[in-house]
Amino acid sequence: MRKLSPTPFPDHSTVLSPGDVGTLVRAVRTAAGMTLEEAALTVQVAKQTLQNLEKGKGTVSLALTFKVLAALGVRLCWRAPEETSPGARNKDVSDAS
Amino acid sequence: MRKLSPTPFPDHSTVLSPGDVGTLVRAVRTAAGMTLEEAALTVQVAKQTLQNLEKGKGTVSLALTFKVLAALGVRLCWRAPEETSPGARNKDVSDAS
DNA sequence: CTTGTAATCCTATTTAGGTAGGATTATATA
DNA sequence: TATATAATCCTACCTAAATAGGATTACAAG
Repeated sequence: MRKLSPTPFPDHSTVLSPGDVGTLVRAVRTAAGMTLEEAALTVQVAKQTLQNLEKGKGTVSLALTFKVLAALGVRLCWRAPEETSPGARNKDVSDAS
Repeated sequence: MRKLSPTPFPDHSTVLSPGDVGTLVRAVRTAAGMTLEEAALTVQVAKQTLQNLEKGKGTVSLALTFKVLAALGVRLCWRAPEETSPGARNKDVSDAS
C-alpha cells in the first residue's frame, strides 16, 4: 500500500491565480488521503480535468472549480479593492501577504 | 449623461458559487463607475464574456475570472474545511451561514 | 416625450474545454 | 530490486467557451 505524500498548503491565504487554486485543491485532497482518481470520482469530474485544475491551468471553468472546492469543503472569501475609488467598501479578514 | 446605478455588494464575504463571483464583480465595477463595455476593454475580455461572468454563468474559465478580478482589484482568500477528516487543517474565522 | 447611452440579447465562427481510455513514468514500501 | 499504485502524459472526439458584430431593450436625465 503506497502512502500518499501530502502536499503543503499555501503559505498565504490569498487566492489570486489558477495556480493558487491548484495548490490549494491538491493540498486539501492529499490531506484528506484521496488519490486523484478517487477525488475525481467523488467530485464527478474527469481525472484529467481535476489534474488540470491542480496544475494551475486556468482553463477550468468556474462551475467545475466551485464544484471541486465544495466537494473538498473549501470556502473562498473576498476582499474589496484597497482604494479603487471613493465609496469602496472593505471587509477585513486578517491579512497575510 | 446617464448615471450608472451601482449594484449592492454581497452581504456576506464568502464566495462559493459563480453567482457570488458575478455579484461581486458587478458591484465593484459599478462602484468604480465603469460601464460593462468600458470594463471589458480595460480587462481585455469580450463584453459578452464579462456579462456572462457577472450573470453568474459558471462557464467562464478560471484564467479569465482572475484576470477580471485582478483588474478590478478584488482579492480572494481561502478557508480550510471545518473537519472534513482527521488530519485536516483548520483556520477558524467563525462563519455560520 | 425625447434622447443618449447602458445593458441585454442574438447569431455565427473559431478556439478551447471536458471527457474517456489507455500508455507511460515516478515513487513509496516490502 | 521488484512490485504495486499514484501521478503524469497522450490521443481523439464532442461539446461548449470566447469572441466580434450588431440589434434590441431598458432606463435615466433633459
